[in-house]
Amino acid sequence: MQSLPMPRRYLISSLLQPKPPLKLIKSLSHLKQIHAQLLTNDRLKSPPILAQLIQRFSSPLAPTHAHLILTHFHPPNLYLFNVLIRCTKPRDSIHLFAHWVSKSSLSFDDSTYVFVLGACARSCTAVSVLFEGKQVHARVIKHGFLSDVMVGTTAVHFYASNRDVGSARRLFDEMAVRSSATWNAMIKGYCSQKLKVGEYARDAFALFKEMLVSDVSGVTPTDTTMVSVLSAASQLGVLDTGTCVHGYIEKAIYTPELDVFIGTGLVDMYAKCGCLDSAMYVFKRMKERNVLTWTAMVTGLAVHGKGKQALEILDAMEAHCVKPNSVTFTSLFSACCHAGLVEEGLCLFHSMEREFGIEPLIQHYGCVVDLLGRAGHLKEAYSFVKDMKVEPDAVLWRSLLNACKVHGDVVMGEKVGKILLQLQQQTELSVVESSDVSEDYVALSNVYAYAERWEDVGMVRDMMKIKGIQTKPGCSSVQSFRGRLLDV
DNA sequence: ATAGGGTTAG
Repeated sequence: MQSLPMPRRYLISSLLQPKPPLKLIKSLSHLKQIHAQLLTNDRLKSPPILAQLIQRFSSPLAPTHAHLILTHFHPPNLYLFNVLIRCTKPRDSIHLFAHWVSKSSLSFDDSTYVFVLGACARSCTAVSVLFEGKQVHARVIKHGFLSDVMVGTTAVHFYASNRDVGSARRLFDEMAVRSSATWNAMIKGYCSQKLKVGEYARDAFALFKEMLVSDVSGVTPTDTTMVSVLSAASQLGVLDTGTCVHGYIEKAIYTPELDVFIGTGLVDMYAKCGCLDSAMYVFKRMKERNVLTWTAMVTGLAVHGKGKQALEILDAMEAHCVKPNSVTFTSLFSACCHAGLVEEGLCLFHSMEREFGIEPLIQHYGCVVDLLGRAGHLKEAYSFVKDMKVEPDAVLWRSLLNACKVHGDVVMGEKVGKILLQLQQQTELSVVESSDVSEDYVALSNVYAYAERWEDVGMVRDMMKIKGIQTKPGCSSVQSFRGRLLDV
């Protein structure tokens, strides 16, 4: 067994201090050793000290260790159980909770439900835990914890992050007492539906207005509210509303310096609403900027076709010691794409992995394919796809198909179009919320139309009729050109 | 002695 990095006495005494130093425990073996020491010392075998240990541990605790710790207490200790639920990975906490529900030797409290529902909200990325969360919600009702504001708020957050906006709102409306955080959870829920961007942005505004006129004491918009509302304005492309929100922030939420979160939200809002000058002005005024702030600025430059300026940001970031992340590169590629900087984009793709140590994800490959395709390098784009380390997705094929159409390559267009339709048939049954189903059929039909192969056009259109696929009308989210014109 | 909410993306 390896020796402890610190003498035992020093370590335990520092744990007993009112404010133990942060990041005291670095590795799992270190944690185990301390745990062993505590177990041999009866005086120190207390839940608060173990809780400190667990919370000072830098990474989520493995479920087996969580279990081990819990079984040392007879009867089981609720406080420690809650801390463990908080300090394991979301999915592990859900399992841990389910296990102890079946043992029925603990009667849970409000904190337990806050942590479990919070875990259900956080683990929504890959596979939905809507079913598990609903069961927790049922228990909450059964045991009378729904009247607790924090439990209710977390439940709203849970439904919204699992894409069930309707249930989130129903719960929100039923709550007798709501805090600012409750309103924030619902407003945020409307703004962060990644699969349906902008679809609930108007609901977010409506709820924000209700919040403003709410006469419940203590319920006022906070910085969190404002970040969400800015995001809603940005999604809708409503510059004048966004500007009003900015005014409200300056007036109501006074801070001597622009907060990094709100500042980033403002940069994003102005850039997406077509007002790049204002975005730059806010950006320059900010004292503290993080990766997200810089990335928002890159995105702003990218959508305005300022490719060279966007690339310069990468150097500026280095000068400010801010490391770009995966998303920053997506924005940088997008900037290259919009400005037709093919060489620069390819060069960036290689340096991303070599210099910055960021592994390319599907969206990065997608950007490069888009970049090559738009510039007319269709063969290169196709062979690039064939050499990829990950499976190409529909978005990637779609951009290649579009490039084929633009550059009149019917042969490759037909090939890619068929791959797309095949891919769609595979996902049709499993993914309910697939993006515009009609797009791929229309795109393939356009490829045939370009080649004047009318029989094939008819075939695709017939397929659409049989499958009952309807085309969607196009729309623009930018409210008016007024702001843009004033800028020029 | 334990708490809920935040910005970036093809």
